[in-house]
Amino acid sequence: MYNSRISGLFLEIADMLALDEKDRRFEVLAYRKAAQTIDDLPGDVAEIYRKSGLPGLMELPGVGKSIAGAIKEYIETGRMAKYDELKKRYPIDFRNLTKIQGMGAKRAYKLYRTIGVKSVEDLKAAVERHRIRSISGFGEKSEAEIAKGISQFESGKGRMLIGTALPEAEAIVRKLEASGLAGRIVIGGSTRRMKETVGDLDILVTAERSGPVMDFVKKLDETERVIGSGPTKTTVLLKAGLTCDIRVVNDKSFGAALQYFTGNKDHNVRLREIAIRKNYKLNEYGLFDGKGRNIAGRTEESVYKKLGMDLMPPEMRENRGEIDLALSHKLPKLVEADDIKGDLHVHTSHSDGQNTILEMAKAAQERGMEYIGISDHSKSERVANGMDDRQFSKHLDELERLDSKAEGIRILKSSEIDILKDGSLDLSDKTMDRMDYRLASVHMNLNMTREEMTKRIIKAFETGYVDVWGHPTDRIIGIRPPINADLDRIFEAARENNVAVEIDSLPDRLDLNDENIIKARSYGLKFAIDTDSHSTSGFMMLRYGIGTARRGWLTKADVINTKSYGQLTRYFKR
DNA sequence: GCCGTTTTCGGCCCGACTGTTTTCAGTCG
Repeated sequence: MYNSRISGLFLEIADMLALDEKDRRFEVLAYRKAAQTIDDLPGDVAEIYRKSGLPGLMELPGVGKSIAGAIKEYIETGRMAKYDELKKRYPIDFRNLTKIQGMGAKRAYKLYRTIGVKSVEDLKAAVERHRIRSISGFGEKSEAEIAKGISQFESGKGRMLIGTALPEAEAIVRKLEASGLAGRIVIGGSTRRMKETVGDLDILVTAERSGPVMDFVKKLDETERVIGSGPTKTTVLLKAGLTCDIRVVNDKSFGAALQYFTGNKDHNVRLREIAIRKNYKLNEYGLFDGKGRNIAGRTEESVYKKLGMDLMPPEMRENRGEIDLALSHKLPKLVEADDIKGDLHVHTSHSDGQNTILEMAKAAQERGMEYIGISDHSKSERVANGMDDRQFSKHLDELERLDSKAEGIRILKSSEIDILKDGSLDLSDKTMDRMDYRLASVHMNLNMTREEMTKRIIKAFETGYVDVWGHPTDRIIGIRPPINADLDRIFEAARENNVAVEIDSLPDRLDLNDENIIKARSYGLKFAIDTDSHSTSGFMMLRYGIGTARRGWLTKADVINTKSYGQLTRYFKR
């Protein structure tokens, strides 16, 4: 995978260009934008080059002739002349140094010129010997700030799972609500967009007086220390390890501010460009006409409307084409949590779950579900107490008995069947024939070659027994990379064999992810949004799967477990 | 360096906070 290496080089090039005496702001911007584009690619940039050459690269947004040339050069030679040349002039580890809070390229360069700091280790040594404070432009406070930044950097706390970040933000919102100091309190930022990981929290508040709100936040139990504080914005580091920005705005600006602090950067840039074209100006305080009069801003809807757009869900605001849809009034109606009629991936005490079948069914029913698919593990999952054919025979009897007994909820017979190393399934046809549907997942032998893994999964689909492909890429965010397989070929095979793909709601899985959902949907595939619950509390995770599905622009019609019990069983029998 | 329903040249998003300044540069989002 070349993406992160190449985007890293571009970011460093941007940093180094920014140090030039000449004003090269826009060149810097161009490299940053290209880096972002490459970082966001769902596949390998080298793959694009191999398939479509330079023209293919130049189709990427922000990539023109010269940057495409640099990408090609790096893929073919492993070097990038422009980078090497700049690096000779600036032999500094910008990549890591600029990850430290308060350190940008310019400060890093100044420290290099004055006291020869090249790396984070050098910087740490300089801080310890108090050599920073005497440099002009720096002082004791800067030195202390950098010291904190270094320890933060070393603790390695980067982005946090949405499943950790959202509850953290909600806890703060609840406290603010109870304080009575604020009017409206809303979570913004990537948390509101339900991105799988979150770098920091943004909480937007309306209040008559901001001072008391800021004081309240600084003194919260959750607050480790205060990073900065002014009349409109306070930044605190939370004990949970991420920073939290609290912004106070007045009611008139609330919608504009919420819009501003929700859209990702590219989305917001495009919105402002559209505003400029209409001779307006858009900022977090509102939308203003040529004479500086406020023409919108109280609600998000008013801002989008004045720009000629429909209001779109936060999960879509990533500049992936949603703006054009909003302009042409063609936004899709995205799937919602209430649309989900049942969960098709549930474990019980019959394999590695903690609760009985009935307990799980009851919990699902309490959450308004119409049916539940019990999908305990097959025999190869020994650590998870997987069952063999003989055990399944009794288990399926039991499921039938409970289904006829249970009131208010239907119980579907299934299993999470292992896709074995050779692509065969872990249970006999006879056992699988008795089930209402079959969920199949890869759990073991994850380190196969791309070709082997691709064939393995396609072969499983071709048995004709797979109805849902469970947690498709097997990634664990921050721990285990996705399997190496050709998803295009697999999606093709899924379509041929009527296999729906799962969106597993576990916060460290969220698998498929948003990008791959978009890809799978382009193949015409259907989806199942499941919780992979191992206890009754597991159903709480559904919202993360829903958020991910919405980030992939899925509608109710794309998701099979929005169907009623009758529709779904007919769908599986077809 | 990139890009085009104003344009192949002349633009390129915008504001808050901090520290060290005495009017602002650097960083961040």
